[in-house]
This record gives sequence, structure tokens and C-alpha cells, in this order.
Amino acid sequence: MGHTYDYPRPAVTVDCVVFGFEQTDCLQVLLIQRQLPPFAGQWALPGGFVRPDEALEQAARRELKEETNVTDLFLEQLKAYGQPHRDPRGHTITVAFYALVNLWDHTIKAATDAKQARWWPMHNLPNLAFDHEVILQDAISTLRTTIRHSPIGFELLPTKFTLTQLQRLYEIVLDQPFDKRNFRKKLLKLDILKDLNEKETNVAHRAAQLYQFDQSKYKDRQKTGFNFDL
Amino acid sequence: MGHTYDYPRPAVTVDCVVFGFEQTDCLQVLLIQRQLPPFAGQWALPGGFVRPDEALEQAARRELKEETNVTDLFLEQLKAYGQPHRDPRGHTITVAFYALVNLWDHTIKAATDAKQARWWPMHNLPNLAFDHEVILQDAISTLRTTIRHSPIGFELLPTKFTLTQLQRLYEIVLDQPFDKRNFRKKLLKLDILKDLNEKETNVAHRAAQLYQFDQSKYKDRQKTGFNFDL
DNA sequence: TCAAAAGTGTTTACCATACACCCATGT
DNA sequence: ACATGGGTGTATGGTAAACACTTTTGA
Repeated sequence: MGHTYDYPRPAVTVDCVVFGFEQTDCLQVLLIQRQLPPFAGQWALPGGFVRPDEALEQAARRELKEETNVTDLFLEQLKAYGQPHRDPRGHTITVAFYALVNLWDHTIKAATDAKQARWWPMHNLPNLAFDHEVILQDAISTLRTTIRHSPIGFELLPTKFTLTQLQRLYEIVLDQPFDKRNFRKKLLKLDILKDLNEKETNVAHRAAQLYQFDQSKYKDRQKTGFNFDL
Repeated sequence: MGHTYDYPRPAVTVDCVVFGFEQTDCLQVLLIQRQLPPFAGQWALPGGFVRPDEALEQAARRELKEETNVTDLFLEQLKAYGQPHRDPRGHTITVAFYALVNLWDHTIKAATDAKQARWWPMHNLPNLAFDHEVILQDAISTLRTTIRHSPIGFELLPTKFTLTQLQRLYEIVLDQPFDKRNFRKKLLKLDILKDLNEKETNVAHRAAQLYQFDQSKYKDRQKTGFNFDL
């Protein structure tokens, strides 16, 4: 930096890999169908150009709201992608984010005039535009690593959840079974869950205890040198 | 993506946080002194503008070579930074990388006509231009996390090293003492080091055994589900 | 009373921890 | 012979892993 510089500038975009989770099912990803070339008609990650004097995360949140109507979600930067020919329109750098939402509390715009947006199950995805397959794979791999070392899994669950729901989430994301008793012992020993003294409702069997992630307890535990590590 | 778009584009740069390590000392960071405004005379991370149709990592390697003469080093993307006013010249997005080199095998350009480059000890850094302090802090924190979960520490050591050197590296980076016997047991049990059947030379005491990181053994171990985790 | 999921205790094996002494080498 | 760092073994405690049965509730 500091050279004089008059080359043409690359374009800069943001793209979001939004993961959603619902009880019974597998992990889902939110995609939009492109209306305009390039890749018209194909499915792609929601995203778009960064505006002048707009911060990156702000751009990502704006595009998500415009294209899918999803707001107030956990959003974290994943990686920047800048292979020269990743966009046929010309040199375009995209900063990818990944996001987590729980499908109990959020609803997407079913379909707008401009674009269709819908959830796709992770195990049955369409072909994606640009290099979005690569971005998505990177996002999954980051999600798997991060969910094991940091308490982000709760973002995929409703505020009040049962230990079985939590366990199922981990099993689905990590694609690995956990022993029920050991899983419960481990989580409760971490002492970062608040027991709500409330039960599940409307279930055709014994109602389970409801818990809530306790952010402040978690921060306390962190200070005293402690690892999440599932 | 896919809207027509004719806003002015932000500039795109890359910046590198290059960490170096030498036996006795603390961790070092490679900085350059800026010759031109903005921040002329101040120290900054090496970096510069991404050229048309240049990949991000390629740009980072090119700038490193131009400004510091360092080549062939471990380089990995850290994060993109795009706060609107981080560069007084206008909206500029930078993609930051972090790099690891061992100071035994690499020498930097002592000082070029255009710019001075030198190593600074981590514990005594000058003020930095732009938001480079933030980037550097993020890089350290990523280095600390990553060195514990992935065998990147070896990049900071010469190819042949002793277990004591390795231990000292971890102690310095993580700022935490390790028990000598436990550290050695743990590392040897991982079974990713090749015993070279060679000894240190030119030391005024019992010569230590030399080891080498065995990349292929590491990959084998990975397949059989195995965590590095120090 | 049956189905469906919630919830719980104990044993075992391994690993992290903590700790102190002898060994090899060059000066 | 001494100074310097290299190198090793063991006892203890805690935690992960493996495993099966009882409890609650609604249909």
C-alpha cells in the first residue's frame, strides 16, 4: 500500500451461507434463484454488491433482508474468494459469511417478485452458480469445527430447547452419534445451561425439561480458563 | 448478485501479518515503514493493491516478495476488513493473511530503496498505520487457536528441530508453561514426528535428538479420526 | 396397557497431571 | 569436576466411554 495506483478495480460482493435447522429434519441451506444473467435460473447463495461506504457485515445483512426477509440472525465472516474468473462479468471478489437461524422463530419471504428464496436440505442441493459450491463446502466445514469449540449451536435452536433437541442437532451437524447419558452429563457439567423449570408441551409421551443457553454464565466460565470442546 | 450496478467500486488490497520465530527470543512480526501518505513514516503491515485478474493469495505473495523479499512461506487467509473509513483515501477493503516463517532459513531484504522492512518483537511494537493493530491482534488470536488444533507450529521452526525448541515455541506463542515430560510424551504419542537419528551440534552440553514433522504420517493419522489438540 | 421418549448410575480404561532424579557433553 | 540442558518413570485423579433399565405421559 502506498504506491500510486490506477489500475481498474475489481468488483466487491458479499455472499451468505444461511444454515437452518428444524427438529426432525436435516440441516437446511437458504438459496435464491437468480433472475438475471449470468447463471439466470440457477440457484445461488443470497448476496450482492457492497455499496459505497458500506461495511461488509452491514452489506451482508442488507442483502439477506432484501432477498430473503431474514433479519436478526447470527452472522460471521467465513472467507474472501477472489479467483480471477469466478464471475464471468469480470474480476469480482466476494466476502462470504455464514449465518445460523432457527426455523421455529424465523420465516423467509416465501417468494418475492424478483427472486424466489427457499430452504434446501443439505443432502439434496441443486447445482449452484459461480463458485458457490466451494463456498458452501467451506462453510459446512467451518460450521463443523466451530460448533465443537464454541457455543454457536444454540443459534440453530429455539430459545427454549430440550437436551434431546440439542443432541440431535450435534448428531446431524457432525454426522456422528452421541451416547445419550454421556452427552447429558457433559453438557450439564459445563454449567452454561439454565434449567427453566418448564416442560415441553403437546407431546405424546413424557414431557422433557426445557433449558436455555446462559450467555453470562458462559462468559464467566471462559474467564476461569475453560474449554467448550464437544 | 445479478442486479445491474453502477456504483463506484471500493479499492481492494491485501495485507500480511508475518510471524517469525527464533530460538531464544519472543515471537516477531515483520513490518514495513511507509514512505508515502497516508501514514507516511509510520510502520504498517506489508501489503498492497490487488491487480486486475490477480488471485488474492497470489497478490499477497507478490507484495511480500516486493516489499520484504520473503518467499516460500506458509500463508493462510485471516479475514477481510471493510470498515468504510479505515483508509482515508476512500472506501478500501483489505483481505488480511497471516504467514509463518522460521528465521533460520529465511532472510528479509535488510532495507530497500523504497521501504524499510524489519522484524519487531511482539512485546514492543510501534504504532501501526490504518487499522493494522486490529488486524494484528486478530492474527495473534487466530494463530493461538490454530496452533493448538493444527500442526502449523512446525512452520516456525527449522526443518530439523529438537523437542525443547518445539516446547519453547508453544510456550511463547501460548504464553503458558508446559511440563517437559508430559509435553514430550504427548507429542511422541501423536506419532507425527520422524526421529532423524541425528543430534544437535555445537552445543555446550548433551546434544539433543533432532526430529522432523512427518506430513504423510499426519495425514494418515487424520484419516483414522484423530485430533491434534495440544 | 401400550408406545414413545425422558431420565438416570456404575464400571472401566485411558490420559492428563504432578513431580525428582540421572545422563551426556563441552569447558 | 562442574555447569548445562537432555532425557526418563510412576503414582494419582479425573474424565470419556460403554452399557440397560425405570419413569412419565398421552393416546
